[in-house]
Amino acid sequence: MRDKVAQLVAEALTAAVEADEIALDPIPTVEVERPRDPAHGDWATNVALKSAKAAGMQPRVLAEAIAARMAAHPDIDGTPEVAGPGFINLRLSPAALQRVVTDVRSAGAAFGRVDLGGGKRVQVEFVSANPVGPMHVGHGRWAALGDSMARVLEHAGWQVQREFYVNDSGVQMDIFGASVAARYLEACGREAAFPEEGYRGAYIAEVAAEIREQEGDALAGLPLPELAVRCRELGYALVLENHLKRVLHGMGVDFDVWFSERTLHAPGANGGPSEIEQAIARLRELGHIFEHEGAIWFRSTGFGDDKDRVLRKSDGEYTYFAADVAYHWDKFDVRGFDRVIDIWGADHHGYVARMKAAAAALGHPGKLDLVIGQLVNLYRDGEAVRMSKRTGEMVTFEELLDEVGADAARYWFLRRSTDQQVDFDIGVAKEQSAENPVYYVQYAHARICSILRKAAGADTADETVDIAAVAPAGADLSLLAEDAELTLLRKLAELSEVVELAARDLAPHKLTRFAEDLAATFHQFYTVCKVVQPGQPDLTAARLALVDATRIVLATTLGLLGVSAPERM
RNA sequence: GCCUCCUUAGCUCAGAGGAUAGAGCGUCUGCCUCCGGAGCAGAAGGUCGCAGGUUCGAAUCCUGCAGGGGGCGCCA
Repeated sequence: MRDKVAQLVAEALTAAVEADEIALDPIPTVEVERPRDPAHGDWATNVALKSAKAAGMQPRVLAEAIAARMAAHPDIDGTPEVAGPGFINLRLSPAALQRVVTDVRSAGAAFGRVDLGGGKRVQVEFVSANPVGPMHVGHGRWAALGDSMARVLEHAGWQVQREFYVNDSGVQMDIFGASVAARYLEACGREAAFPEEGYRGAYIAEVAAEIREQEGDALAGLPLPELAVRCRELGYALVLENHLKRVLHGMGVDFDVWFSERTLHAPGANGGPSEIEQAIARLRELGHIFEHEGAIWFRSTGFGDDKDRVLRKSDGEYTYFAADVAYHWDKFDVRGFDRVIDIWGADHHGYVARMKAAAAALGHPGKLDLVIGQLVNLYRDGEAVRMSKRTGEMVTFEELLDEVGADAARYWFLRRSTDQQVDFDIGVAKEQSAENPVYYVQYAHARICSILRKAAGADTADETVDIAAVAPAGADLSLLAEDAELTLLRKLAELSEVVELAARDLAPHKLTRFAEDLAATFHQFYTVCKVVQPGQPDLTAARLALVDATRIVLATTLGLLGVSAPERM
């Protein structure tokens, strides 16, 4: 619709230029926008304001000249109006709005799709927690964010892959193994010195207990270093399979690929170079590597970083950054993604410049987006909940999910823009349902389903009805002429624009905004327009179709957020 | 020291270079013989942190300053 309107204006502008009424060369691109104030119509263009200087005309005079050349069109109501400093305002005809009902109902869940991605492959990598303990609340936010972003990108025409990078290499894994080993020995009733730097959280003991359940006391006789390795590997598998995958799945987040950091360190096929070595070799080939004081450096300052970065330390160890470079080399050069989006916690923002530099150096400038997810501050009834991984005093994300539910948790995380810290009050998210917007939106959906059940002749709310089949096709939609009905139609039509913006800005929170707007618009319609009216079958049919279209758009929007759309609540 | 995010109504926050800056909560006033009141309508509430700049037009872009959150210095 937006493009169609812009084109109509552009044609008028061209016609006016050709008739020598306006002197403009080149003819500018016409952009239309939605006016903030509905009194200014459905679409407005500022082309006259922008071009006034080049044309040597007063903005309003120029706008009048364009408006006068606008051809009549069945989708446009009346004549364009010139307003304010020189805007041209256009109003959609009721027929164009009423058609939205048919569009929505025939497209179903595909309504609102746009083609920004052109089918190109994008990878979204998110959560990527160390497999050494339970997910914390921040991980939960990034899970909601990444998954919703993936859903939005799919709706915007991208081919999306969700990936979890498992940091299963490095000293934190060894510390984890030693900590679990100590707890395991304790569980077997053996003397065990707890490692000084060990993880003290209660979950370590739980992991150890699970291992003991699997293996009995059989491991207790192993030499300590060997036991630590066994515990590391067994504990890793438990955390990954029984915790991370289970919790994420429980909130509706399923990854396509779990990428192990170890594969980057491992020798290649036939004992060839590891991916880290290959990636460094590639950078060397491209001339971005130098050696200094026994270390191998990447000249990241050539790509906007503020200092050069070490890839291999003088002791021969590769840095964490080297693995990250290899990982992204794998994403771009091995797996060939057209675009990669990484969601990192705010504690990693210092790595943005060097990572972007690495992607650019490898020949993929502009293909890497780094989204920094800000932290979550947890409160319970107004009081801050303190958390520390080392002392083990923390609320895990799983506990939060159990307490407030996946829908409320996801919605609450997504409601804030990504670069805002979230203050999450468990009490508010769970108890004060009137204050909780997720229920407001879900309630609108449930209410529609209730209307449809009623229309289908169900006597009680418990009766099962095929909701989608209630509203008949072929209703006379021209009966939808009340202000509240037209306003609702306008809102439904906005979905594709919201998807476009959310995809472009990687900002799912725009969808929560829209969901709340749409729910409010529906509730307003509901109080003004009675849907089921036995004496007026034609009007009832038209309104049922409208209500059904609203149901579809609400469900689709909630679906993009990963939140359920309940038929009753 | 450097980086980064934030600063908009009493509170929590939206805001796509445009027209009279919006929503929710809170406060106040109304609306159920009627499809779900987890709802609706109305009122009050603002020097968009401060100062410059760019622009026909700035909450929005640029620079500086102030205040607050988080982070960084061949650690993982």
